[in-house]
Amino acid sequence: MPRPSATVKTAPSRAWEDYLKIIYKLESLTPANKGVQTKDLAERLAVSKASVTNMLKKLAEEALIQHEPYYGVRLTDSGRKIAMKMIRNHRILESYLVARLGYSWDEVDEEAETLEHFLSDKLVDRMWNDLGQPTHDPHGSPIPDVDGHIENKPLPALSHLEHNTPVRVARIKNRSPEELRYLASIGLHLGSRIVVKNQAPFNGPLLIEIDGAQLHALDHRMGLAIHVTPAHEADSPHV
Amino acid sequence: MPRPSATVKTAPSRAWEDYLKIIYKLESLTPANKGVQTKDLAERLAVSKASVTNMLKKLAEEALIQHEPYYGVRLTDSGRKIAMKMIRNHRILESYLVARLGYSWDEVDEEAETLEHFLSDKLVDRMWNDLGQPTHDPHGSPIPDVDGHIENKPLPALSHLEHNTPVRVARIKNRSPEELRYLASIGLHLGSRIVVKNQAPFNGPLLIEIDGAQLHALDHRMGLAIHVTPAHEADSPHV
DNA sequence: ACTAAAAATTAGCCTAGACTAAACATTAAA
DNA sequence: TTTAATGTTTAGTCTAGGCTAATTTTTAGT
Repeated sequence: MPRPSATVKTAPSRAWEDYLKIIYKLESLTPANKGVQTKDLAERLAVSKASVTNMLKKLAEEALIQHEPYYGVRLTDSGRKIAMKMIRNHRILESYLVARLGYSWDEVDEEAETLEHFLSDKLVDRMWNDLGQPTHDPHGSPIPDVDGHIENKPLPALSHLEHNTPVRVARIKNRSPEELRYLASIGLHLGSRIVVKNQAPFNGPLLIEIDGAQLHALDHRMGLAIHVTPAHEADSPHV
Repeated sequence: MPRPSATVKTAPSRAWEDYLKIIYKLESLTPANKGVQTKDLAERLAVSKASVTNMLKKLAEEALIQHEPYYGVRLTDSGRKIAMKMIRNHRILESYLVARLGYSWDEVDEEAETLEHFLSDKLVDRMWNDLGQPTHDPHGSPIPDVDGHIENKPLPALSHLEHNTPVRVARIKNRSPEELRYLASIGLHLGSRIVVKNQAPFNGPLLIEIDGAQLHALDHRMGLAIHVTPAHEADSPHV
Protein backbone atom coordinates (compact mmCIF):
# COMPACT_ATOMS: atom_id res chain seq x y z
CA MET A 1 0.00 0.00 0.00
CA PRO A 2 1.12 3.54 -0.75
CA ARG A 3 3.34 5.46 1.54
CA PRO A 4 2.60 8.84 3.06
CA SER A 5 4.65 11.53 1.42
CA ALA A 6 6.21 12.67 4.72
CA THR A 7 8.45 15.75 4.77
CA VAL A 8 10.02 15.18 1.38
CA LYS A 9 10.36 18.79 0.20
CA THR A 10 7.56 18.51 -2.31
CA ALA A 11 8.04 20.05 -5.76
CA PRO A 12 6.27 23.34 -6.41
CA SER A 13 2.82 22.70 -7.84
CA ARG A 14 1.54 24.12 -11.05
CA ALA A 15 -0.48 26.68 -9.13
CA TRP A 16 2.60 27.92 -7.27
CA GLU A 17 4.53 28.19 -10.48
CA ASP A 18 1.76 30.21 -12.06
CA TYR A 19 1.63 32.59 -9.15
CA LEU A 20 5.39 33.09 -9.16
CA LYS A 21 5.51 33.69 -12.87
CA ILE A 22 2.75 36.27 -12.78
CA ILE A 23 4.34 37.99 -9.82
CA TYR A 24 7.56 38.21 -11.80
CA LYS A 25 5.79 39.73 -14.76
CA LEU A 26 3.90 42.23 -12.66
CA GLU A 27 7.00 43.26 -10.74
CA SER A 28 8.40 44.92 -13.83
CA LEU A 29 5.22 46.99 -14.15
CA THR A 30 5.21 47.97 -10.50
CA PRO A 31 6.91 51.09 -9.12
CA ALA A 32 10.12 50.08 -7.38
CA ASN A 33 8.97 51.13 -3.93
CA LYS A 34 5.73 49.13 -4.07
CA GLY A 35 5.10 45.42 -4.17
CA VAL A 36 2.80 43.60 -6.54
CA GLN A 37 -0.84 43.98 -5.55
CA THR A 38 -3.19 41.19 -4.63
CA LYS A 39 -5.84 42.68 -6.85
CA ASP A 40 -3.65 42.58 -9.94
CA LEU A 41 -2.65 39.01 -9.26
CA ALA A 42 -6.27 38.03 -8.83
CA GLU A 43 -7.10 39.63 -12.13
CA ARG A 44 -4.27 38.03 -14.08
CA LEU A 45 -4.87 34.61 -12.57
CA ALA A 46 -8.63 34.86 -12.97
CA VAL A 47 -9.08 34.01 -9.32
CA SER A 48 -10.64 35.79 -6.36
CA LYS A 49 -8.60 38.15 -4.21
CA ALA A 50 -9.23 35.94 -1.21
CA SER A 51 -7.72 32.99 -3.02
CA VAL A 52 -4.68 35.05 -3.81
CA THR A 53 -4.20 36.16 -0.23
CA ASN A 54 -4.54 32.58 0.82
CA MET A 55 -1.93 31.36 -1.63
CA LEU A 56 0.45 34.20 -0.89
CA LYS A 57 0.56 33.05 2.69
CA LYS A 58 1.76 29.65 1.59
CA LEU A 59 4.32 31.02 -0.81
CA ALA A 60 5.63 33.30 1.91
CA GLU A 61 5.94 30.37 4.31
CA GLU A 62 8.12 28.64 1.76
CA ALA A 63 10.19 31.81 1.41
CA LEU A 64 9.39 32.12 -2.28
CA ILE A 65 8.02 35.62 -1.79
CA GLN A 66 8.12 38.40 0.76
CA HIS A 67 4.63 39.37 1.75
CA GLU A 68 4.07 42.64 3.53
CA PRO A 69 0.35 42.50 4.28
CA TYR A 70 -1.56 45.32 2.59
CA TYR A 71 1.58 46.50 0.82
CA GLY A 72 2.04 43.77 -1.71
CA VAL A 73 4.44 41.10 -2.55
CA ARG A 74 7.89 40.63 -4.02
CA LEU A 75 9.82 37.58 -5.19
CA THR A 76 12.73 36.25 -3.20
CA ASP A 77 15.71 34.80 -5.03
CA SER A 78 14.37 31.28 -4.78
CA GLY A 79 10.96 32.41 -5.96
CA ARG A 80 12.47 34.29 -8.86
CA LYS A 81 14.44 31.24 -9.83
CA ILE A 82 11.28 29.21 -10.23
CA ALA A 83 9.61 32.01 -12.19
CA MET A 84 12.57 32.23 -14.53
CA LYS A 85 12.55 28.53 -15.10
CA MET A 86 8.92 28.67 -16.17
CA ILE A 87 9.67 31.54 -18.52
CA ARG A 88 12.66 29.70 -19.93
CA ASN A 89 10.60 26.56 -20.47
CA HIS A 90 7.83 28.58 -22.04
CA ARG A 91 10.00 30.52 -24.44
CA ILE A 92 12.16 27.60 -25.51
CA LEU A 93 9.11 25.51 -26.22
CA GLU A 94 7.57 28.34 -28.23
CA SER A 95 10.76 28.65 -30.22
CA TYR A 96 10.85 24.94 -30.84
CA LEU A 97 7.26 24.73 -31.99
CA VAL A 98 7.81 27.50 -34.49
CA ALA A 99 11.15 26.29 -35.77
CA ARG A 100 10.52 22.57 -35.88
CA LEU A 101 6.80 21.92 -36.00
CA GLY A 102 5.49 24.66 -38.20
CA TYR A 103 3.60 26.63 -35.59
CA SER A 104 2.99 30.30 -36.20
CA TRP A 105 3.68 32.91 -33.55
CA ASP A 106 0.06 33.27 -32.62
CA GLU A 107 -0.41 29.56 -31.87
CA VAL A 108 2.43 28.89 -29.50
CA ASP A 109 1.48 30.65 -26.32
CA GLU A 110 -1.52 28.51 -25.57
CA GLU A 111 0.45 25.31 -25.94
CA ALA A 112 3.39 26.59 -23.91
CA GLU A 113 1.23 27.95 -21.12
CA THR A 114 0.35 24.45 -20.00
CA LEU A 115 3.39 22.50 -21.01
CA GLU A 116 5.91 24.82 -19.38
CA HIS A 117 5.03 23.22 -16.05
CA PHE A 118 5.68 19.67 -17.13
CA LEU A 119 8.77 19.76 -19.32
CA SER A 120 11.82 18.10 -17.83
CA ASP A 121 15.11 19.94 -17.68
CA LYS A 122 16.49 17.38 -20.05
CA LEU A 123 13.84 17.99 -22.67
CA VAL A 124 14.12 21.75 -22.48
CA ASP A 125 17.86 21.50 -22.76
CA ARG A 126 17.67 19.26 -25.79
CA MET A 127 15.21 21.51 -27.57
CA TRP A 128 17.39 24.51 -26.82
CA ASN A 129 20.49 22.82 -28.15
CA ASP A 130 18.69 21.48 -31.17
CA LEU A 131 17.70 25.05 -31.99
CA GLY A 132 21.26 26.28 -31.64
CA GLN A 133 20.88 27.83 -28.21
CA PRO A 134 18.65 30.73 -29.17
CA THR A 135 18.56 33.82 -26.99
CA HIS A 136 15.09 35.04 -27.95
CA ASP A 137 11.71 33.48 -28.61
CA PRO A 138 9.43 33.95 -31.63
CA HIS A 139 8.05 37.19 -30.20
CA GLY A 140 11.51 38.58 -29.56
CA SER A 141 11.37 38.07 -25.81
CA PRO A 142 14.68 37.10 -24.20
CA ILE A 143 15.17 33.53 -23.00
CA PRO A 144 16.60 33.34 -19.47
CA ASP A 145 19.72 31.23 -19.12
CA VAL A 146 19.72 28.07 -17.01
CA ASP A 147 20.78 30.06 -13.95
CA GLY A 148 17.82 32.35 -14.28
CA HIS A 149 19.60 35.39 -15.69
CA ILE A 150 17.71 37.30 -18.31
CA GLU A 151 18.59 40.09 -20.69
CA ASN A 152 16.96 43.28 -19.56
CA LYS A 153 17.52 45.81 -22.27
CA PRO A 154 14.62 48.29 -22.38
CA LEU A 155 13.51 48.90 -25.94
CA PRO A 156 11.42 51.84 -27.05
CA ALA A 157 7.85 51.20 -28.15
CA LEU A 158 6.56 52.27 -31.51
CA SER A 159 4.20 54.70 -29.86
CA HIS A 160 7.05 56.63 -28.31
CA LEU A 161 9.21 57.16 -31.36
CA GLU A 162 10.14 60.25 -33.24
CA HIS A 163 8.41 60.30 -36.56
CA ASN A 164 10.16 59.42 -39.80
CA THR A 165 12.96 57.53 -38.09
CA PRO A 166 13.35 54.03 -39.46
CA VAL A 167 13.44 51.22 -36.90
CA ARG A 168 13.21 47.44 -36.83
CA VAL A 169 10.68 45.38 -34.92
CA ALA A 170 12.49 43.59 -32.10
CA ARG A 171 9.77 42.37 -29.80
CA ILE A 172 5.99 42.11 -29.48
CA LYS A 173 4.72 41.87 -25.96
CA ASN A 174 1.56 40.15 -24.71
CA ARG A 175 -0.63 40.31 -27.75
CA SER A 176 -3.57 38.00 -28.26
CA PRO A 177 -3.47 35.40 -31.02
CA GLU A 178 -5.95 37.51 -32.99
CA GLU A 179 -3.78 40.60 -32.77
CA LEU A 180 -0.65 38.67 -33.66
CA ARG A 181 -2.38 37.20 -36.66
CA TYR A 182 -3.45 40.65 -37.72
CA LEU A 183 0.08 41.96 -37.45
CA ALA A 184 1.39 39.08 -39.54
CA SER A 185 -1.35 39.72 -42.09
CA ILE A 186 -0.18 43.28 -42.66
CA GLY A 187 3.39 42.06 -43.04
CA LEU A 188 4.62 43.13 -39.64
CA HIS A 189 7.07 40.55 -38.26
CA LEU A 190 10.16 40.50 -36.12
CA GLY A 191 12.78 42.35 -38.12
CA SER A 192 10.35 44.33 -40.23
CA ARG A 193 11.54 47.85 -41.00
CA ILE A 194 9.07 50.41 -39.74
CA VAL A 195 8.78 54.13 -40.17
CA VAL A 196 6.26 55.98 -38.05
CA LYS A 197 4.83 58.67 -40.27
CA ASN A 198 2.37 60.24 -37.95
CA GLN A 199 0.40 59.81 -34.77
CA ALA A 200 -3.08 61.15 -34.41
CA PRO A 201 -3.60 63.30 -31.31
CA PHE A 202 -5.09 62.11 -28.02
CA ASN A 203 -3.31 58.75 -28.22
CA GLY A 204 -4.82 58.13 -31.57
CA PRO A 205 -3.65 55.59 -34.10
CA LEU A 206 -0.17 55.57 -35.61
CA LEU A 207 0.38 55.80 -39.30
CA ILE A 208 3.25 53.47 -40.15
CA GLU A 209 5.13 52.29 -43.19
CA ILE A 210 6.13 48.61 -43.17
CA ASP A 211 9.20 47.50 -45.10
CA GLY A 212 9.10 50.60 -47.21
CA ALA A 213 5.81 49.67 -48.75
CA GLN A 214 2.34 49.67 -47.31
CA LEU A 215 0.97 52.33 -45.04
CA HIS A 216 -1.13 51.14 -42.13
CA ALA A 217 -3.00 52.70 -39.28
CA LEU A 218 -2.14 51.02 -36.04
CA ASP A 219 -3.98 51.39 -32.77
CA HIS A 220 -2.03 53.26 -30.13
CA ARG A 221 -2.16 50.33 -27.71
CA MET A 222 -0.77 48.01 -30.32
CA GLY A 223 2.02 50.51 -30.81
CA LEU A 224 2.84 50.27 -27.13
CA ALA A 225 3.35 46.53 -27.40
CA ILE A 226 5.68 46.71 -30.37
CA HIS A 227 9.26 47.36 -29.35
CA VAL A 228 11.97 48.30 -31.73
CA THR A 229 15.67 48.91 -32.24
CA PRO A 230 17.18 51.61 -34.42
CA ALA A 231 17.17 50.37 -37.97
CA HIS A 232 20.95 50.50 -38.36
CA GLU A 233 21.79 48.56 -35.17
CA ALA A 234 21.23 44.94 -36.09
CA ASP A 235 20.03 44.42 -39.61
CA SER A 236 17.94 41.46 -38.63
CA PRO A 237 17.28 40.67 -35.03
CA HIS A 238 17.69 37.50 -33.08
CA VAL A 239 15.25 34.94 -34.40
CA MET B 1 -14.26 38.22 -10.40
CA PRO B 2 -14.13 34.61 -11.56
CA ARG B 3 -17.17 32.65 -12.51
CA PRO B 4 -18.30 29.33 -11.09
CA SER B 5 -17.66 26.54 -13.56
CA ALA B 6 -21.32 25.50 -13.70
CA THR B 7 -22.35 22.41 -15.69
CA VAL B 8 -19.80 22.89 -18.42
CA LYS B 9 -18.93 19.25 -19.16
CA THR B 10 -15.53 19.49 -17.55
CA ALA B 11 -12.57 17.84 -19.29
CA PRO B 12 -11.33 14.58 -17.80
CA SER B 13 -8.68 15.24 -15.21
CA ARG B 14 -5.25 13.73 -15.23
CA ALA B 15 -6.31 11.28 -12.52
CA TRP B 16 -9.25 10.05 -14.60
CA GLU B 17 -7.05 9.62 -17.61
CA ASP B 18 -4.57 7.60 -15.62
CA TYR B 19 -7.27 5.34 -14.29
CA LEU B 20 -8.73 4.76 -17.71
CA LYS B 21 -5.36 4.02 -19.24
CA ILE B 22 -4.45 1.49 -16.59
CA ILE B 23 -7.85 -0.15 -16.84
CA TYR B 24 -7.27 -0.52 -20.55
CA LYS B 25 -3.89 -2.10 -20.01
CA LEU B 26 -5.17 -4.48 -17.37
CA GLU B 27 -8.17 -5.51 -19.45
CA SER B 28 -5.93 -7.36 -21.86
CA LEU B 29 -4.43 -9.33 -18.98
CA THR B 30 -7.81 -10.18 -17.51
CA PRO B 31 -9.80 -13.29 -18.42
CA ALA B 32 -12.63 -12.32 -20.73
CA ASN B 33 -15.39 -13.22 -18.29
CA LYS B 34 -13.96 -11.10 -15.45
CA GLY B 35 -13.52 -7.39 -15.06
CA VAL B 36 -10.41 -5.59 -13.94
CA GLN B 37 -9.92 -5.87 -10.20
CA THR B 38 -9.78 -2.98 -7.79
CA LYS B 39 -6.73 -4.50 -6.14
CA ASP B 40 -4.75 -4.56 -9.36
CA LEU B 41 -5.68 -0.99 -10.16
CA ALA B 42 -4.62 0.11 -6.69
CA GLU B 43 -1.31 -1.61 -7.17
CA ARG B 44 -0.57 -0.17 -10.58
CA LEU B 45 -1.63 3.32 -9.57
CA ALA B 46 0.21 3.16 -6.25
CA VAL B 47 -2.93 4.19 -4.46
CA SER B 48 -5.10 2.59 -1.78
CA LYS B 49 -7.90 0.24 -2.74
CA ALA B 50 -10.41 2.54 -1.10
CA SER B 51 -9.26 5.41 -3.28
CA VAL B 52 -9.78 3.25 -6.33
CA THR B 53 -13.31 2.29 -5.35
CA ASN B 54 -14.06 5.90 -4.76
CA MET B 55 -12.78 6.94 -8.15
CA LEU B 56 -14.46 4.07 -9.95
CA LYS B 57 -17.76 5.36 -8.69
CA LYS B 58 -17.13 8.69 -10.35
CA LEU B 59 -15.97 7.15 -13.60
CA ALA B 60 -19.04 4.94 -13.66
CA GLU B 61 -21.27 7.96 -13.12
CA GLU B 62 -19.71 9.54 -16.18
CA ALA B 63 -20.29 6.31 -18.11
CA LEU B 64 -16.61 5.88 -18.80
CA ILE B 65 -16.60 2.44 -17.21
CA GLN B 66 -19.05 -0.26 -16.24
CA HIS B 67 -18.60 -1.10 -12.61
CA GLU B 68 -20.13 -4.29 -11.31
CA PRO B 69 -19.32 -4.10 -7.61
CA TYR B 70 -17.16 -7.04 -6.49
CA TYR B 71 -16.80 -8.28 -10.05
CA GLY B 72 -14.57 -5.60 -11.39
CA VAL B 73 -14.62 -2.99 -14.00
CA ARG B 74 -14.63 -2.67 -17.77
CA LEU B 75 -14.22 0.29 -20.12
CA THR B 76 -17.16 1.64 -22.06
CA ASP B 77 -16.59 2.94 -25.55
CA SER B 78 -16.20 6.49 -24.36
CA GLY B 79 -13.81 5.39 -21.63
CA ARG B 80 -11.78 3.38 -24.08
CA LYS B 81 -11.59 6.36 -26.37
CA ILE B 82 -9.93 8.44 -23.69
CA ALA B 83 -7.56 5.62 -22.82
CA MET B 84 -6.55 5.24 -26.44
CA LYS B 85 -5.92 8.92 -26.76
CA MET B 86 -3.52 8.81 -23.84
CA ILE B 87 -1.73 5.85 -25.36
CA ARG B 88 -1.55 7.57 -28.70
CA ASN B 89 -0.17 10.72 -27.14
CA HIS B 90 2.32 8.71 -25.14
CA ARG B 91 3.63 6.64 -28.01
CA ILE B 92 3.83 9.44 -30.51
CA LEU B 93 5.73 11.59 -28.06
CA GLU B 94 8.11 8.73 -27.32
CA SER B 95 8.69 8.26 -31.01
CA TYR B 96 9.32 11.93 -31.49
CA LEU B 97 11.78 12.18 -28.64
CA VAL B 98 13.81 9.31 -30.02
CA ALA B 99 13.71 10.38 -33.63
CA ARG B 100 14.15 14.10 -33.23
CA LEU B 101 15.73 14.84 -29.91
CA GLY B 102 18.23 12.06 -29.41
CA TYR B 103 16.49 10.23 -26.60
CA SER B 104 17.18 6.54 -26.14
CA TRP B 105 14.41 4.03 -25.67
CA ASP B 106 14.96 3.81 -21.94
CA GLU B 107 14.55 7.56 -21.37
CA VAL B 108 11.27 8.25 -23.08
CA ASP B 109 8.68 6.62 -20.88
CA GLU B 110 9.22 8.88 -17.91
CA GLU B 111 8.86 12.01 -20.00
CA ALA B 112 5.81 10.73 -21.85
CA GLU B 113 4.06 9.54 -18.74
CA THR B 114 3.48 13.10 -17.61
CA LEU B 115 3.25 14.94 -20.88
CA GLU B 116 0.69 12.61 -22.48
CA HIS B 117 -1.97 14.36 -20.42
CA PHE B 118 -1.16 17.85 -21.58
CA LEU B 119 -0.34 17.60 -25.27
CA SER B 120 -2.86 19.25 -27.55
CA ASP B 121 -4.33 17.32 -30.44
CA LYS B 122 -2.63 19.76 -32.74
CA LEU B 123 0.81 19.10 -31.31
CA VAL B 124 0.43 15.35 -31.37
CA ASP B 125 -0.76 15.49 -34.92
CA ARG B 126 2.15 17.63 -35.99
CA MET B 127 4.70 15.37 -34.35
CA TRP B 128 3.07 12.36 -35.93
CA ASN B 129 3.12 13.91 -39.38
CA ASP B 130 6.65 15.18 -38.96
CA LEU B 131 7.70 11.60 -38.23
CA GLY B 132 5.96 10.31 -41.32
CA GLN B 133 2.88 8.90 -39.58
CA PRO B 134 4.57 6.01 -37.79
CA THR B 135 2.51 3.01 -36.74
CA HIS B 136 4.73 1.84 -33.88
CA ASP B 137 6.68 3.45 -31.08
CA PRO B 138 10.36 2.94 -30.16
CA HIS B 139 9.50 -0.21 -28.20
CA GLY B 140 7.52 -1.66 -31.08
CA SER B 141 4.14 -0.98 -29.52
CA PRO B 142 1.40 -0.04 -31.94
CA ILE B 143 0.18 3.54 -32.07
CA PRO B 144 -3.62 3.85 -32.03
CA ASP B 145 -5.10 5.92 -34.83
CA VAL B 146 -6.98 9.14 -34.14
CA ASP B 147 -10.24 7.26 -33.86
CA GLY B 148 -8.85 5.01 -31.16
CA HIS B 149 -8.32 1.89 -33.24
CA ILE B 150 -5.24 -0.07 -32.45
CA GLU B 151 -3.46 -2.98 -34.10
CA ASN B 152 -3.92 -6.06 -32.01
CA LYS B 153 -1.74 -8.73 -33.49
CA PRO B 154 -0.58 -11.12 -30.77
CA LEU B 155 3.11 -11.83 -31.13
CA PRO B 156 4.86 -14.78 -29.51
CA ALA B 157 7.28 -14.09 -26.70
CA LEU B 158 10.87 -15.27 -26.80
CA SER B 159 10.21 -17.57 -23.86
CA HIS B 160 7.61 -19.48 -25.82
CA LEU B 161 9.54 -20.21 -28.97
CA GLU B 162 10.80 -23.37 -30.46
CA HIS B 163 14.54 -23.51 -30.17
CA ASN B 164 16.85 -22.83 -33.09
CA THR B 165 14.21 -20.93 -35.04
CA PRO B 166 15.46 -17.51 -36.06
CA VAL B 167 13.15 -14.61 -35.26
CA ARG B 168 13.27 -10.82 -35.16
CA VAL B 169 12.57 -8.64 -32.17
CA ALA B 170 9.33 -6.77 -32.79
CA ARG B 171 8.30 -5.41 -29.44
CA ILE B 172 9.50 -5.05 -25.87
CA LYS B 173 6.77 -4.63 -23.30
CA ASN B 174 6.89 -2.80 -19.99
CA ARG B 175 10.56 -3.01 -19.15
CA SER B 176 12.24 -0.66 -16.72
CA PRO B 177 14.81 1.82 -18.01
CA GLU B 178 17.55 -0.30 -16.43
CA GLU B 179 16.41 -3.42 -18.22
CA LEU B 180 16.04 -1.60 -21.52
CA ARG B 181 19.53 -0.22 -21.16
CA TYR B 182 20.83 -3.68 -20.47
CA LEU B 183 19.17 -5.07 -23.56
CA ALA B 184 20.65 -2.32 -25.69
CA SER B 185 24.04 -3.00 -24.15
CA ILE B 186 24.01 -6.60 -25.31
CA GLY B 187 22.98 -5.48 -28.78
CA LEU B 188 19.35 -6.43 -28.54
CA HIS B 189 17.19 -3.87 -30.34
CA LEU B 190 14.00 -3.80 -32.36
CA GLY B 191 14.78 -5.79 -35.47
CA SER B 192 17.63 -7.80 -33.97
CA ARG B 193 17.74 -11.36 -35.26
CA ILE B 194 17.48 -13.81 -32.39
CA VAL B 195 17.88 -17.53 -32.14
CA VAL B 196 16.87 -19.23 -28.92
CA LYS B 197 19.42 -21.97 -28.37
CA ASN B 198 18.21 -23.38 -25.14
CA GLN B 199 16.05 -22.76 -22.11
CA ALA B 200 17.07 -24.01 -18.70
CA PRO B 201 14.35 -26.02 -16.94
CA PHE B 202 11.93 -24.64 -14.34
CA ASN B 203 11.49 -21.36 -16.19
CA GLY B 204 15.22 -20.87 -16.11
CA PRO B 205 17.14 -18.41 -18.27
CA LEU B 206 17.16 -18.54 -22.04
CA LEU B 207 20.33 -18.94 -24.01
CA ILE B 208 20.04 -16.72 -27.06
CA GLU B 209 22.14 -15.73 -30.03
CA ILE B 210 21.85 -12.09 -31.08
CA ASP B 211 22.44 -11.13 -34.70
CA GLY B 212 24.35 -14.30 -35.35
CA ALA B 213 27.08 -13.37 -32.96
CA GLN B 214 27.09 -13.18 -29.20
CA LEU B 215 25.46 -15.73 -26.93
CA HIS B 216 23.66 -14.37 -23.93
CA ALA B 217 21.76 -15.79 -21.02
CA LEU B 218 18.46 -14.00 -20.60
CA ASP B 219 16.16 -14.17 -17.62
CA HIS B 220 12.92 -15.99 -18.31
CA ARG B 221 10.81 -13.00 -17.35
CA MET B 222 12.73 -10.80 -19.74
CA GLY B 223 12.04 -13.38 -22.39
CA LEU B 224 8.33 -13.02 -21.71
CA ALA B 225 8.49 -9.31 -22.44
CA ILE B 226 10.32 -9.66 -25.73
CA HIS B 227 7.94 -10.35 -28.59
CA VAL B 228 9.05 -11.44 -32.00
CA THR B 229 8.04 -12.15 -35.56
CA PRO B 230 9.36 -14.98 -37.73
CA ALA B 231 12.70 -13.89 -39.15
CA HIS B 232 11.55 -14.09 -42.75
CA GLU B 233 8.34 -12.10 -42.32
CA ALA B 234 9.52 -8.54 -42.29
CA ASP B 235 13.23 -8.05 -42.62
CA SER B 236 13.25 -5.04 -40.41
CA PRO B 237 10.20 -4.09 -38.42
CA HIS B 238 8.34 -0.86 -38.15
CA VAL B 239 10.58 1.70 -36.53
C1' DA C 1 -9.25 65.83 9.12
C1' DC C 2 -13.09 62.88 7.71
C1' DT C 3 -15.38 59.97 4.96
C1' DA C 4 -16.12 57.02 1.03
C1' DA C 5 -14.11 53.94 -2.00
C1' DA C 6 -10.73 50.58 -2.98
C1' DA C 7 -7.82 46.93 -1.56
C1' DA C 8 -6.68 43.22 1.48
C1' DT C 9 -7.64 40.03 4.85
C1' DT C 10 -10.33 36.73 7.72
C1' DA C 11 -13.71 33.21 8.41
C1' DG C 12 -16.16 29.61 6.84
C1' DC C 13 -17.33 26.50 2.99
C1' DC C 14 -16.68 23.41 -1.15
C1' DT C 15 -14.67 19.77 -4.37
C1' DA C 16 -11.12 16.56 -6.08
C1' DG C 17 -8.55 13.05 -4.89
C1' DA C 18 -5.90 11.06 -1.73
C1' DC C 19 -5.76 8.31 3.12
C1' DT C 20 -6.90 4.72 7.26
C1' DA C 21 -9.79 1.71 9.79
C1' DA C 22 -13.57 -1.08 9.99
C1' DA C 23 -17.31 -3.70 7.91
C1' DC C 24 -18.88 -6.66 4.37
C1' DA C 25 -18.68 -10.23 0.18
C1' DT C 26 -16.71 -13.84 -2.29
C1' DT C 27 -13.82 -17.71 -3.02
C1' DA C 28 -11.07 -21.69 -1.80
C1' DA C 29 -9.89 -25.13 1.48
C1' DA C 30 -10.79 -28.28 5.14
C1' DT D 1 -20.67 -26.44 5.12
C1' DT D 2 -18.10 -23.75 7.67
C1' DT D 3 -14.06 -20.93 7.89
C1' DA D 4 -9.95 -18.39 6.59
C1' DA D 5 -8.06 -15.54 3.29
C1' DT D 6 -8.67 -12.22 0.10
C1' DG D 7 -10.87 -8.55 -2.08
C1' DT D 8 -14.25 -4.65 -1.86
C1' DT D 9 -16.80 -1.11 0.01
C1' DT D 10 -18.22 2.28 3.64
C1' DA D 11 -17.32 5.85 6.81
C1' DG D 12 -14.77 9.39 8.27
C1' DT D 13 -10.30 12.46 7.50
C1' DC D 14 -7.02 15.29 5.21
C1' DT D 15 -4.76 18.72 1.90
C1' DA D 16 -4.68 21.75 -2.12
C1' DG D 17 -6.76 25.29 -4.09
C1' DG D 18 -10.61 27.33 -5.17
C1' DC D 19 -15.13 30.25 -3.51
C1' DT D 20 -18.39 34.04 -0.98
C1' DA D 21 -19.44 37.18 2.60
C1' DA D 22 -18.01 40.04 6.12
C1' DT D 23 -14.40 42.78 8.15
C1' DT D 24 -10.34 45.61 8.37
C1' DT D 25 -6.82 48.65 6.47
C1' DT D 26 -5.23 51.98 3.33
C1' DT D 27 -5.92 55.66 0.11
C1' DA D 28 -8.23 59.52 -2.14
C1' DG D 29 -11.40 63.27 -2.27
C1' DT D 30 -13.65 66.93 -0.23
